[in-house]
Formats: sequence, C-alpha cells, structure tokens
Amino acid sequence: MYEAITIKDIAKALGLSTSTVSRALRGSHEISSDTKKMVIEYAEQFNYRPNPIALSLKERRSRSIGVVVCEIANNFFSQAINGIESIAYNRGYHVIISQSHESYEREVVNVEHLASRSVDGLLVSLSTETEHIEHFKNLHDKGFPIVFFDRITDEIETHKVVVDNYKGAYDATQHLVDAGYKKIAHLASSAHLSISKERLNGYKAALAENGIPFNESYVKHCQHGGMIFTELEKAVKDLIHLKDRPDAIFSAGDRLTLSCLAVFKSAGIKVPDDIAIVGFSNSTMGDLMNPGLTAVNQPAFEMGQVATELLIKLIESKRAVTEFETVVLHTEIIVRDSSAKKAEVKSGKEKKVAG
Amino acid sequence: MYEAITIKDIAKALGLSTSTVSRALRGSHEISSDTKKMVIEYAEQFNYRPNPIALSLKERRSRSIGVVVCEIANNFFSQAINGIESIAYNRGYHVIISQSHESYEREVVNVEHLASRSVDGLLVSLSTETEHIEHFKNLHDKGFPIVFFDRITDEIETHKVVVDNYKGAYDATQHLVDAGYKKIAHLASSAHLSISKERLNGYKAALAENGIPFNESYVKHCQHGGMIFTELEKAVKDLIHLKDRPDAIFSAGDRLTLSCLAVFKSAGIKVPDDIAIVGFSNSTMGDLMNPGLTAVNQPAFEMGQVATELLIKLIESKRAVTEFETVVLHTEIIVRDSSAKKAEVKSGKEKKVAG
DNA sequence: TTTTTTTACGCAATCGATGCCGATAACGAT
DNA sequence: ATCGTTATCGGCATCGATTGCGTAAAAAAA
Repeated sequence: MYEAITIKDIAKALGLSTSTVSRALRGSHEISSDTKKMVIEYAEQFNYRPNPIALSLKERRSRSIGVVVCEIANNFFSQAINGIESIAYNRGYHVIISQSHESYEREVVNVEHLASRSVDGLLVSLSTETEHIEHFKNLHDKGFPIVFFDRITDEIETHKVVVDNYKGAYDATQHLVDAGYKKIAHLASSAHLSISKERLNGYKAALAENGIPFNESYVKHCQHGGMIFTELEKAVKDLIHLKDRPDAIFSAGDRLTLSCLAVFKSAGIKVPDDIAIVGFSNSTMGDLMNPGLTAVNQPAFEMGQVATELLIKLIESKRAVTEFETVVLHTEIIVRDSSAKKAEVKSGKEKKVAG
Repeated sequence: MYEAITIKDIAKALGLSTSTVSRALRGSHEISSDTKKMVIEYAEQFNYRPNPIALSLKERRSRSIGVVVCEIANNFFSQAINGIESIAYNRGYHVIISQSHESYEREVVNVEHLASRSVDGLLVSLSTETEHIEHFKNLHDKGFPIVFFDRITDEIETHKVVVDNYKGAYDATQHLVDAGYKKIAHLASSAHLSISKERLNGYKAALAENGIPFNESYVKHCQHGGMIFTELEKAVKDLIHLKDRPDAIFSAGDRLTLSCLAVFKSAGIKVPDDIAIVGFSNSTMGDLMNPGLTAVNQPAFEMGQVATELLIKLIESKRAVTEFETVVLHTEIIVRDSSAKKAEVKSGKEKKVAG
C-alpha cells in the first residue's frame, strides 16, 4: 500500500537523529549548514511531506474547520463555501463540509461528528428544522469556536455574520409597491429561523409605510424551507386560490422561489402579468431565467469570507474570547422583469395574445 | 480552550492503566465485568470520544476521502457529492471537498494538499484545463487509491464511473433530428476531456446516421468549460453569426447551456423558435426554466455513490488491487419545450412577430 | 500442599513529529 | 592547564489510543 517517507527514514538514511532532521527541516540555527543542506536535499529528493496527522496530535489541533449548512446544491451556500474556502486555504486550513438537508437530526449528528475533535472550529448556518441548539451550546460552553452565518441564533453569544434581512425585505416589498402592486404576499421559510423573522418584519414595515394593511393569509411559512415540494406546493396553491388573490409575491429564498415558479408554470400563471415575484437570492441565475428574476442579492461569497476570518481569529486566539461581534453586510436589489411595472392595459393585451 | 476527556483521564480517575481502560471500552474478554462496567459508565458520564487523530496516527489511515471536482456550485457535482456523502458517512468516512474552479494549477495544489496523507483515497473528476495527469499518476503508482468519475482519463488504470456519453449525445442529436432540425451545432467543453470526445463522437454518429454532413464550423469547444464567460460568448456569437446559422444546438454541459441561453437572451434569440437547444445536464432546473430545457439527464447521485463504493473497496482491500472496472451508467433524455418540433409555417410567422 | 492454569491487569512500544534537556567537542580566555 | 562558551547533535518524553507480552494473584488440578 501507499507509504510515504517519514522523518525517521531520513534520519536513518543519513545517520542522524530524528530531532536533528526535524530541526534541519525547520531551518533551526542549531544545525550546521552542511547538515541542513544534506537533510533538505534528501527530503526534496524523496518528496518528504510532514505527516499532518502526527502534527495534529502533537499540536492538539487539526488545522481544519467544519462547515454545517443545509445544502451545497444551493447557490447561496455554494458561493458562501467558495468564500470560506478562499480564506481557509490561504491560512492553511482544510474545510470539511457537512449537509443537514434541513433536518435537525442530521444537523446534530454532523455537529457531533465534526466536533469530536477532528475540527478546530465550526461555521454554522442552521437548518430550518432546528429549534433547539443544545448541540451547539454544549460545545460553545466548553470553549469550542463557533461562528454563525446567515441563519443565526440569539441564544449563543459568539461571532455572527448576517445580511440586513430587514432592509432587504423592506426594499423588495417597497419595490413591488413602487411597481404598482398592492396585494403582496410573502412566501417564507420556517418561522423560527432568524432570517424569516427579520424578513417578515421588513415586509410588514414596508407595507405599513405605504398604508397597506397587513393580511395574515398572505404570509405562508414552509417548515422545511422548500425541501419538501408538496409542502411548498400547498402554500403556493393556497395563495393563488385565495379569493383576493395576491398580485405579487415576495419570496424569501432561492429554493422557495424556484419551486414557486414551478407551481406557477404548471398552473399556467404568467410572471409578472398574473403575479409578479421578487426573490431573496444569491443566484446569478436570476439573469438566465425567463423572465429575469428580480431579487434581493446577498453577498454570499463575502459572508463566507468574513465568517471564516472571524472563526480563525477565534481559533488562534491565545486567551478565551469574551467580546463578540455581529457583522451585518448589505443587500442590493437587482431589478429584472419578474417585477415589471403593473400596467393594466398592457397586461390585458398580452394576455389575449398568450391565450 | 476546548479540552476533551481522554483515555488517560479515565485511567487516572479510576486508578487503572490506560491499556485496561482501552480494552474495557472495546469489550475485551480479558477485563472483568466489574471493571468493564465501571469504565464504560464513567466514559458515558463524561461523554468520552476516542480521539480520531490519535487513531489515525496509530492505524495509518484517516478515515476520510478527498473529492476533487471543478465546482460545487454546479448541480451535477453537488448531486454527485450528495451521493458520495450518502455512502461515505454510512461507512464511517469523512468527505473533504476541494474545488479546482477548472484550473489545472489549483487541481494540482489541491491533490497534493489532500494526498499528503490526510486522506485515504481520492474521488476525482478532472478540470477542463487538465491535460497532464502526472499529479495523479505519481500517487497511483505508489498505490494510493483513486477513483475517477465523469471526467476521466485513460492514462491511469483504476476504477472509473461514467455515463454513456456517446449514447447520450447520440440520443440528444437524434432527438433534434426527429424534431425537424437539420443544422445542428455542438457547443462543447475542452476538447481533450474524455466526456467531450465521447459526446462529440455520439453527435457525429447521429448526424451520419441521418445523412447529415458533419460541419466543422458547427462545433465550438470552450477550453475553460464556460468558466470564462467571454470565451463562451464568443463561441456562441460565432455560431449565430454564421452565414448558414444553425437551427439547433446540442450543448454539452450545464454551465455551457446556461451561459448560452444568456447570450441568446441578450441577442434577442428565441428558444426554440429561432434556435432549439438540448442540454447535457443533471439539473432539475430544466423544469423551472422558461421554456423548459430538453436535456440528457445524468444520474449524478448514483455516480457519486458507485464511485465511493469502489473507492472504499480499494482503500479497504488487503492486497494491492490489479483488476479494475469501469462502471457505465445510463442517461435518459428528458424532452421539454426547448426542442419543440420545428414547424416551418409557425416559425415563419413568429419570426415576423419577433422581428 | 504443590503445580498448573486461568483471570485480570500493567508495562512498554508504536504511530510521526516536536522540543526540552543533556552531552560532546572545539575553541578562546584566564 | 583548567574553565566557560558556543556550536552541533542525540536521548527521551510527549500527544492519545492500541496491543503484544509479561506477571501477580486467584482458581483449579495434581
């Protein structure tokens, strides 16, 4: 099987002790330049690489960080992971990714698996199902470094990275109002998720600001964040079968938006003529869709970067950290065709052509 | 900082030796049932977990496998990774993902990083840029377990998992012919990629079968697999500005397809009326797009599963493996609207409307 | 009672790398 | 000639867990 050269092999071959070889390789001044040269040349010739596992055992750290997200097959998270990676690899850290698939149980299992000392810290975005966070609390209480991003919890005091969900939702809703829509529904993820609460508040605030009464039946939460299509399908169908059907939807996530559009499509609903839609997304896909998707854009890559920098700062801190910060990044609404201005006449004409 | 309980702590607390504790926890018959009970209860109370790093050092294996792909923000690969994960975690393996972003250099760096003994084996899908595979050959020659999937090489003899790219491409092209298209272009990834060659051959075979002459200028390769938009944009523009403009495109990958559609959109080209398109994809997105994307579907999840099973078989094999297998999975063409039947009259009318 | 066997456990080496000491030799200083 | 200093290197313990071997005491056989 595969055997790599060790420091011991070099020592034996060169008639030195392992300590001398070790020091020679690290360029210690205690070693004569002749010996150093000999050792380094031999090491290069046989392509010596220090065994990272032995180093981990010795240094009591693995130089790897764990990422706990719901899914990587999601543009927001894969971009965030790219950001995480970009920082981590430069700082000499491996990245180990685990997916909860929006399941609380799998999240718990993954966290335990990662934390049983094979990673030095955790970057976490909670699953939609997660209501109890004991599995993180236990670790955090022991001093294990954790940074939350996007879907955070206020029950644990540590570094956090979020976007201004309130403002993003406010902007999205305001944009729909400006475009002439008044019956604006809100399709949201699980109600106890931090991002859901904040976005709901932003949505409500924009409505209030414009004198539009809040309508409870216009808000639909999906406990599983869109992972279960039937759940989402029911939510969307409930909305479109409402007596006073909404003329616009503010959808709070990529998966929700995409599935919502799928339901629209099979129901023969045209966007934006029948119902306009604004998403909350990181997807560059908005551009490729037909019609283009208006969306509140989140700086996913940057969130990953900032979270990783904070985590590494925690990991490498000499003394226990007690001062934590919450970094809030800004969203930006990108207007495309899915929320085109509501024009009664034009809408009517097009419908005739389409029908 | 975070310190976990070790076998030594248990030994000290209970007045035993570490060997006794170790054996008690593993249920050895050499330990009295009283002692066993005592040790196990203590371990449970303090939530003892064996240090995986120490185990790795002792057993000379890390129980982790490395994945080398171009991107995770790609439906095909994220699905494949889900398949990989589903097998790996059940067998007690961690999964470490690295992305080359279609860069040869980054692929080399990632492979070296992973292989310097922190992973027990590698699952690889080559980057588009990769022409030389010395970085894999070196490892493979030393007996390091590697399994290739999707984008493979025939220069290394090991387990491989692919789909029937030839037949997939053949089916896609035949489908376009059946739908009435005759001027079928082919948008492909880097020319030296295994999948590119096979798909090109399938495309050619279908043309020949139908008595359609092969037209060199109808085939466009993208060295960077669509990672560089300008490169792809040029390829697509070359095609649509051809004197004898194609009426259909067989596109060999998700990223190519999406970017191609983006170019179409900005050029005001309607699908399928102006140009039909068939993709090669794993994307469920085909359903969500407007019009729906006809695509050759690849069983990405299953590919990941099979590749992982083969890799673990390699890793856990007692003696050196010399018999290798190449698993070929089947594709399936999913017909949607982007390749709707070409109707001369209707097409003429619509073109006038569009123009 | 003596010998043999079994039970139940500890010692020490091992995995690879590091780092604190201690050892040795050369060399200058006194 | 003796001592102190410096340069250079080896010995050993360490990180956490496993395991072959040795051994004391208890149990069984003689």
